[in-house]
Amino acid sequence: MLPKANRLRHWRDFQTIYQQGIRWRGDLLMLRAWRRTAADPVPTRFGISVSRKFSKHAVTRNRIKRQIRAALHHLLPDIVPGWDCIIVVKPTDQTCNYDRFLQELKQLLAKAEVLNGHSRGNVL
RNA sequence: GAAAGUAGGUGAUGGUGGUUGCGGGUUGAGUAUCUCAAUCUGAGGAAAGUCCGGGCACCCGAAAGACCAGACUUGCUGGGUAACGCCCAGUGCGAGCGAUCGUGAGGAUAGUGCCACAGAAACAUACCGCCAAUGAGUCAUCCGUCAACGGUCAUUUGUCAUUUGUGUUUGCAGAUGACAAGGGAUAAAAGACGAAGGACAAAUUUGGUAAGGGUGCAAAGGUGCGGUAAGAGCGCACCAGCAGCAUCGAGAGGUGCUGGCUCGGUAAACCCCGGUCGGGUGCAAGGUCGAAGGAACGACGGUUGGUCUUUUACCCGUUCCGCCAAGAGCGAACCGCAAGAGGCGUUUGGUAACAAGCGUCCCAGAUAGAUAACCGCCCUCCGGCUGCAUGGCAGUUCGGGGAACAGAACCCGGCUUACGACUACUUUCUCUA
RNA sequence: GCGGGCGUAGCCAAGUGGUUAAGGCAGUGGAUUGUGGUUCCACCAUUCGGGGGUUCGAAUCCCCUCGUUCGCC
Repeated sequence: MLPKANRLRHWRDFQTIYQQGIRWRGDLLMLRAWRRTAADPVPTRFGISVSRKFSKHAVTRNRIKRQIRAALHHLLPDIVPGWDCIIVVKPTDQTCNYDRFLQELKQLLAKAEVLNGHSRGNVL
């Protein structure tokens, strides 16, 4: 689980990100990122959205969320502060493992230049 | 060994260790609406579906009682429970070879409705049929009267023949026989008439039947024997149903005897009866942060689904004192919020459900919603390979996996549904000894 | 959390206890035509989402369940 400072917690934040954020698409996930205008060193916050269409069972949805959270936690030291991100899980395949999520998250966050220490060219 | 059945607990994601990390409680510290450290703790038997019953909270003014409206898949009996549509024990009925299982199990004589098609008729009738009477008519029988032809019998008359007596013969008298005629009698006599009872019987009408036919899920208790004009519980035996009595049982009911002989199904159709409940909304209840009303006096009236009764409160009017710059939104910020019809152990009572006593324990509290990720060793399963030499067992620097159903959201008690592995007992069948 | 509706052929659907479950579109086959379209004819539900019950009889009534959809706070 992420620390509380790195979590998006309110419905308003989700609305603003959905309306104003930049979209990046991957195979399994979709990223919406929005850079907050104030340049204060607030840590980057993440929200995860798994639709009921993905699976009707709460168990599978929660498992996906946990694995994404674990991957994010692994990437957390390299994240640039000052962003708000939502990770939307596409309703594709329910049998996903940790490594694929980690790889996909790395690519998406690097594209959006949220990851530190990598430019776009380095990754691609 | 196979196939079934019942009961029981169980399921933290195999065990253990490490690194990174999350929610909560407590304690301590600090730069104090946050952070850090230590320590403890952190999903289920169904947390699910939301099908019932409650607790709790607020609103419709409140509380109590009676009756009514109303609601209820409430509906065998007895018990358990805070309560229940739940559980336990039993009764009846049904299913199964059996162990066992299922059971919405009041009333069809309170009333209404429905029972398609078929069938005469679907709830009180009679189509075909059977029987009795009626009966055009047919048949034979018996009785009485009459009686043709023919027969028989007796008799009368005549003729002829034979014979006897008398006698010369004829003749006369008698007997016998044959033939003819007459009337008479007779009957197993054609037939006619009359009367009687009998058999058959068309049509019609009247009555008795519900055995048989056919229809259908269902047709007036079933089967058999007797009985009857034909039939029928009309009688009898057994079975089924109803009622009464006796007896056993706390009761539902069981058993036995007797009796009259009998009443279609459907209430998961309306309904009737008994029983229970008594309004609504649901923790997004509701409260705090965060606004304010209080006191005195007063006649009539009004306020709960309806009526009535009792107590009380409020509404209303007047006076006095007091509050508010404006505004009533955002926020799961805080409380509600976790010690409970609690768990575990044990004793006693009870067939059991369960209850009581004693001891002991504190056991999740999130709110975009906490249990995860990676790694080491051990155990175990599957597959591959090797060996024994063959349904298996053993080994492995091999590969893959550690299950299924499934995630607390105010809390309990049930029900239902989904699902893994296991243990014990029981039944039936087969094989071996 | 509370409450309602709907599942019938590939699609839209009628049917509210009584034969063999209307109809339209689509599809298949045939006829008409030189060919195609139009038109006409025929076929197409092993039975009404699944299971159980009541009934002589169930798509229909009752119970459980699965799916789907809507509303309120």
